[in-house]
Amino acid sequence: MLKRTHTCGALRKSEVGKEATLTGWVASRRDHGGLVFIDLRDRYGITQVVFNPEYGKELHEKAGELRAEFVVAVKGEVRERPPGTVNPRLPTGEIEVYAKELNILNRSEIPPFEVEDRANVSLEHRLRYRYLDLRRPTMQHHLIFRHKLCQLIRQYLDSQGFVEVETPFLTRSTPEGARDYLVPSRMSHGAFYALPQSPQLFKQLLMVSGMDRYFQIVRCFRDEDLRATRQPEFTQLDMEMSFVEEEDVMAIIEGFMAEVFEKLLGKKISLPFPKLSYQRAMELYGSDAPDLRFGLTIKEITDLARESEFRIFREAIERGGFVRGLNAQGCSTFSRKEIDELTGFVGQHGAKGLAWFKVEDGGLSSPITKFFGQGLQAAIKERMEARPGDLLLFVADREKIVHQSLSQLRLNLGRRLNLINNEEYCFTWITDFPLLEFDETLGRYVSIHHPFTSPKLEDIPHLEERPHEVRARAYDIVLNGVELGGGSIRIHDQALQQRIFRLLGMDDETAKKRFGFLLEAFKYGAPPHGGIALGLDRVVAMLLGLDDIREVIAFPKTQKASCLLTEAPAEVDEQQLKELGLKLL
RNA sequence: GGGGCCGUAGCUCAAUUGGUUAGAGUACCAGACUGUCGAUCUGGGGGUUGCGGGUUCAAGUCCCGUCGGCCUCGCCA
Repeated sequence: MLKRTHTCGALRKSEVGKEATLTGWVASRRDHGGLVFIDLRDRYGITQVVFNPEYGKELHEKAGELRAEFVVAVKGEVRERPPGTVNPRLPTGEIEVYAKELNILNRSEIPPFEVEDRANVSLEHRLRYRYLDLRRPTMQHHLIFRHKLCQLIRQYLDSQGFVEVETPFLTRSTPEGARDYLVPSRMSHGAFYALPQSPQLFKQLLMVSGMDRYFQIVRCFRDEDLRATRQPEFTQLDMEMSFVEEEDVMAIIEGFMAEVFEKLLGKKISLPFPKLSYQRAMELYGSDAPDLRFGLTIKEITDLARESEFRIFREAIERGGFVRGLNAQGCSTFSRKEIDELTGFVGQHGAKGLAWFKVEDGGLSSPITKFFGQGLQAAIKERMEARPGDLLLFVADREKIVHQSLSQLRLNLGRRLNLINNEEYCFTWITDFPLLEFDETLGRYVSIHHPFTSPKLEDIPHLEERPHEVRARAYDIVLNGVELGGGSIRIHDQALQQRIFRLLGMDDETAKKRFGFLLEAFKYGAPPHGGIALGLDRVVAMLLGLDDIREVIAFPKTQKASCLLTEAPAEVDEQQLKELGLKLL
C-alpha cells in the first residue's frame, strides 16, 4: 500500500516539484474524457488530483472507475496550477498533484446523501448514517473544536491545581431530581444501580478526602424528555474546591472563560462578569437565565391596574396575581393580525390573554382604553416610559405565568425587532437563588438547586419558620440567555444537612438510608467546599454559534431517546433477563 | 402526559377544490468532451406517496389508527 507523505490540507507552492502521496476519500470527480480531476478529501482539507491520459492508459482507465467516497492513495508530482486555474477557495488551491500511481483502497456504494457541507439533509438521515455526516468538514470542525476545548480545560485547570478524578457510573439511585436510568444487578436480583445525574456526592466525598481541587469531564444521565439543548446523556465539566466561597469558584470560571475566548475565538471578554440576583432577574426579565444583549425590561403596573375598570386585570389581581408588561418601542404600527399572533404566542406559555395599547400623541389607543381614565393612562405611559409610536403589552395572571409569558415575549420581540447583536457575548452570574420551593403536587418543599446546597448563613436561623424566604449560596452562569451551568457552596455540616433533609420531608431514617454515607463522611472532618458544573455540550454549541447540541455530539439520540444508527434501545435475549432476575410485564 | 408540524424518486422538495399517465432540482447510469473545481452537453433508469383501515364514482390530498422525525408545554434537583 502506498503510504501518505502529506495530508490533503498540507501541500503549498513551496512543495512544487516534489513527489507526494496522498490518501483520502473522493469528494468529487470531474471527468473530461481526457483529463480527470479528483478532489481528494481527508480531515485536513481537499487537494485536487489530476489524471492525464499521457501518463499511461491503465492509470487513466483506473481513474475513470473512481466514484464518490472511494478511498484511495495517489502518488504523483506536486505542480503549480496553470495560470487562470488557481482555486482561491482552497488553501491548497495554488497546486495540484499530477498522479502517477493510484491505489483504490476501498470502493463505496452510492452514498445515501452527498457528503458536502452545503448538502441539505434531514436530521433523521444524518443520524441514521452519522459516520457519513461526520465526514463533512463542518462536523469535523465541530468535533475538533470540542476536542480543543477539552484540551484547554485540562491545561487550564491543571495550572490552577485541579486534579482530574473519575467517579463511578454504576452508583445508587437518589430519587431527588430527574428520573434515573437504572441498571439491574445480576449479583443482587431486585437491586439496581443508577447512572449518575451528576457526580455530585462523589465530588463532595473527594473534598472530604482532602483532594482540595477536583474536576472531571464526565457523562451524566437524565431520563427526561428531550429538546434541541437536552440529551439523555450529556457531558459536564464538573468541578469542586475546598476552603472556598462563592467568589473563588466564580473567579476560576471567569479566568477559564477568558482563556477560552482568547485562545479559541481570539476574543477578549471583560472580567469580572456582572452579578444579578435571582429576584432582580425575575423582576426585570421574568427569567433566571436572561439574555442581557438587549433591554426591553418588564415593568410592573399591578398598582395602576387595580385602579382601572378593566375586569380582567382586577380579577387577576384579586386572585393574588400581577399585571406586568413590556414596551415594544415603535411597534404601534403592528397590525391586528400581528398582535393576534403575539397573543397566541403568550398563550403557548400559559397566559390567557395579552392586553395592548398603542401610544399616541394624546393618550392610549386600544379596545380597552375606555376602562382606563385619563390620569391612569398618563400614569401607565409614564411607568412604561412610553412615547408616541410605542406598543404596550400586558399580561395579568399568577406570577409564574406572568414571568414565563413575558420572558418569552421579550425574547420573541428582541429577535423580531433585531435588538440582538449576534457578535456580542453577555455573561452574567445569577445569585441569591431561593433554597427551596413549595411543590404543590408533592405537598412539600423541594430543593431548587439540590439538597446539598448551603443556605446563606444569615438565613439559617429562620430555616424552619420561613423556609421559602431562605436564600441559597447558589449561582448560575448565563451567557446570552442560555444557562451554561450552575453550582453552589455546599453544606459541610452533618447537623445542618440533616435539618435540610427534614425540611424536604425526609425523615431521619430515610435520609440515613439514602445519604447515610454522606452524613457519616461529614462526621470525619469535612472541609467547607463548593463547586460548579458546566454543560459542556452547551458551551461548545454556544462558542460555535449553534443552538442545537446534537451538532457537537458525535452520536446523539433522537427525541424519543433512540439511536437511529444502532437502533438502541433494543430488546434483549430471554436469557439475559433471566440472569438478571427480570420479567417483562 | 398535553398541543402542533412533517413523512411523495437515493436526497431536498412540488403536485390547484379530492379528478386523467405523481413532477422538478440534485444524485445515479450511459455516451461525448484535455483545465475543471457546485464542470458542461446529450440521452436514460428510478415511485407500494411510511404502514393499516375507512369515506368516495375517484384519495398523495379527507377521516381514524399506528410507526418514525421535528418543535413546544409539562418535566429536566
